[in-house]
Amino acid sequence: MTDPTDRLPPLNALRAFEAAARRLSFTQAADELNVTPGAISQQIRQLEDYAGTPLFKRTGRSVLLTDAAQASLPLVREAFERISEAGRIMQAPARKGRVMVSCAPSFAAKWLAPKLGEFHRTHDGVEAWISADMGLTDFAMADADFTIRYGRGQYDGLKSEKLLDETVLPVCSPALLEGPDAIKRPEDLRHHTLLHDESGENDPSCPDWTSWLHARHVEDVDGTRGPRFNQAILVIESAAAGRGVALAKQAIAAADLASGRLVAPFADGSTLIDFGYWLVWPKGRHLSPDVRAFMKWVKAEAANTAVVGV
Amino acid sequence: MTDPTDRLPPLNALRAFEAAARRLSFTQAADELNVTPGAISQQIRQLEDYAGTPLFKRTGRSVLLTDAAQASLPLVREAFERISEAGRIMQAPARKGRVMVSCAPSFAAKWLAPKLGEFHRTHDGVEAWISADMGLTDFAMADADFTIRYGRGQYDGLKSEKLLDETVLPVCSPALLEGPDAIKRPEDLRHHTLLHDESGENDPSCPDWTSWLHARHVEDVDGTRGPRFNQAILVIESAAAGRGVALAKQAIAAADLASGRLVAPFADGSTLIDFGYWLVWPKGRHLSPDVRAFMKWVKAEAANTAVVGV
DNA sequence: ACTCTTGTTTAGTATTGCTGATGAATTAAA
DNA sequence: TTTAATTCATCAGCAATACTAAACAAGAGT
Repeated sequence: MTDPTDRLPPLNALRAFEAAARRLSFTQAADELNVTPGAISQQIRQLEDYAGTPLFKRTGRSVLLTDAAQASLPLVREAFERISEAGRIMQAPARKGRVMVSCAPSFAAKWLAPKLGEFHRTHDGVEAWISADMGLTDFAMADADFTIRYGRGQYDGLKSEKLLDETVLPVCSPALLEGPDAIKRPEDLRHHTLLHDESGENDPSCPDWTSWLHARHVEDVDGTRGPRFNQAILVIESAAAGRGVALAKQAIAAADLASGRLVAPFADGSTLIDFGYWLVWPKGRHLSPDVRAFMKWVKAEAANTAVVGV
Repeated sequence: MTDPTDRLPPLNALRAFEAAARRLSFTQAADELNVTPGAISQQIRQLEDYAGTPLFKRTGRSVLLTDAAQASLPLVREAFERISEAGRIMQAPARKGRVMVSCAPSFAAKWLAPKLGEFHRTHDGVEAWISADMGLTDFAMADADFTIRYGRGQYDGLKSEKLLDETVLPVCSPALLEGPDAIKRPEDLRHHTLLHDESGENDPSCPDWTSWLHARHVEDVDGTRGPRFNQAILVIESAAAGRGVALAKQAIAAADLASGRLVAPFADGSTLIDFGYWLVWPKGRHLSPDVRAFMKWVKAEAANTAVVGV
């Protein structure tokens, strides 16, 4: 009875059911599972035969859940969550000594990757695999032990822990501080190209050039002109190349500021924003000792840079 | 990540794994799943390929769980419990108006079945399916909404509720109360066949003829002679046929005592025993309104007979 | 050493699952 | 209203998976 000897529903059909129920679409479910819609249709029908009752109301265009489906779905979901987690645990011995992190691309390149050597030095026998993923689709996460995300830290069924705050400030190549158009005060920006970082677009607290200039009562500089980039690292690299002045994320720029490849022309230019960097992982996930060690190390590094950097 | 898009382990292989892990035997797992041991072996190997690590330590004779298996097993179990329950819920609409009860055979025949007409009369549109099962294997339970078990009411992962106490007392055909060997006192039993019920064998509190006679200081009657039956109902029917005097379970004999087909020759003959009848069902199980109604009715009936019967 | 039990392996077979084409039903646009 | 697009259903054929049967290997018990 509690025993799986029970006439269990066909397991693979349950996968199709779960996907179709989540998406409310056979086509999308098919897409997700990399099969044709026909396959989904057949699997669902098989499950309906088992149930003895329909699970979806077919309304021509889209598809709705019946009560039976509605009622059983949460349990099916929980079951798959556990199976997924069980799978990871089984694989744990094979993954020993390996920490896999999915990370926002710019942060991975400019903050995390440069520090990895240090981690490897202090944690012998543990290697870190970094995967720079944009969308942070479930898929990208699938193989990672945890992710580092840029955002507000509130995620659906996930646990998260603040890693680092982010601030925004103007940066440019040191070359721009010299010569006839040397940047001394905000007004001097009128002679230079403004580089725009649109990667923080959905953060209302993140200033763009227009609002930054406005806050400093600089009226005669058009804050809208200049090229736009959808990745923080692109703005940084453009600025470092001397292309212009970027309103850049501190965490991403920090290494280049420290090395002198970039400079911050204004003393009071930086603004703390709402978004930050977060360690994120699924709620029920078992974190191995190696993973915990890596997390601890990252947090320590973050605490360091937070003091030194700003 | 929480998403089943994760590279899930092969689901059918998980079933084999769960069974093999529970039994610590591929052969028994094969038996349970109605396949050959070879099939189990292959499924396990497939899962080990997925895990990248062995799940069993093969020690020639038997098999042991590795750490990876040990660690993931609880989650796999929980997953299957949920899947099993989800399956039932899916089937609920198809089962509407039907309550399936698995019941100890004698109790089913002599106590439950005769009262079912009354239930059907008062609960229109709900039909009860009774399955009389001995072993109460998980398999028998598989399709039942709940079971009625005879025992002490303590079951592994199951919930239970006391239905009825049981008492044991001598009964016989009314014919034996007449004639030259009429039974008036315990001593008179010497002239009659003693019928033995061995169905309560593993209940130490349940008296047999020897202990019953001993308690009444009847020394010259051999309590060991006479036929033995492994089912309460067989003893009752033998007694009703005039074969002899049975030390019978009250609940099973009650209807025949009420109708006069059986009589209790001694006023003080009955002994309350530890075992009783219990409603039992799996912990996480969702009980439908129909099932709840049936349970309520059975308990009411039990409360009735408890008063009238003893 | 012999036997019994249990897991493994392999080739062949059965079952299950998927595709790709076609059809029907519904919605949205022309 | 027609037309086009989208979505699910169905079916025959093919592919992948799961299972069997039989022969093998390796303890454990006699």
